[in-house]
Amino acid sequence: MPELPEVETIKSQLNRRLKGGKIKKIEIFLPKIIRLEAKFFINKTVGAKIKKVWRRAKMIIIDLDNGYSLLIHLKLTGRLILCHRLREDYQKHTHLVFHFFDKSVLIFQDIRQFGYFDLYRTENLKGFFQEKKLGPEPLKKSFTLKKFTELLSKKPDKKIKPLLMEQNFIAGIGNIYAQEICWSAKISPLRLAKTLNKKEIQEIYRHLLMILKKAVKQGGTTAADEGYIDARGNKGKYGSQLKVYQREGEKCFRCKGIIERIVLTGRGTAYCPRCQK
DNA sequence: AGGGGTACCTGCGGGC
DNA sequence: TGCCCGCAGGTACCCC
Repeated sequence: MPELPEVETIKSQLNRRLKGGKIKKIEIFLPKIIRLEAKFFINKTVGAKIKKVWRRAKMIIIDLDNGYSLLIHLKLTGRLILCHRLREDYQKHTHLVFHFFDKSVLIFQDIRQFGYFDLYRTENLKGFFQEKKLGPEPLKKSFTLKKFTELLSKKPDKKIKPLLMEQNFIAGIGNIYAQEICWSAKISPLRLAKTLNKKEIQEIYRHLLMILKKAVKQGGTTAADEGYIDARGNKGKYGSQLKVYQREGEKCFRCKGIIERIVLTGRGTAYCPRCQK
């Protein structure tokens, strides 16, 4: 599901509610979502206290007080849901449940089972992220227009929309927001990076920040046919602001042209050929 | 180097 | 009603 704004929303909720909490018990219903031996995983997590929850790219990291960190990726349909107390019927697709000593419960559900849990030494995480060559966090102050321009100049032959989605170009943007950013900046998703002039780069940069910030503020996006919910079970309110995502065949809100759908690097891409140049 | 295909899964809507 | 197809928020891997 989740791109940066959705993961950021979940992370904040988890941090608020779980910080200081001590893990009492873990139930594992689908072992394959844990990327290491279940025994070891349980051994290193049960009894540990949660220091803080943070985010890098689309990953949620839970630092424990024993030198280990949980790394969680929700992929397309993963959900982390907080409950005040144990519920007997976990519903379908519940693969993992954390129980805390204060009786609160954290449930992991995932329809498509692509999401995963991993465990790292906290001190090794930085190195791990460096190895992955993750791009910058777009909402950090250090992600300047100058930096964005430099990054673009290193990928001259890439199409802008798929490029925005590359986690080692910029971290956190996925298929919804990449389309929305292109529409807002009036840039065709097909444009090669090297063809963008200064003004156009500035527009992409500006809208990229605006859209991500606004989406974070609104708790992310739940589009019409999606199942995204945050850790409190709420839908994201940015869904109502979407301009092109899944609007194929409908009229462009800006120029009344017809929104088209193409496929770029295997991903559906909606855009307005009339006003996105 | 960029991009296509495939794989990992389940569920939903549309067409017949 | 039921079946088949394409599609879905992500990413890793192989191949040309």
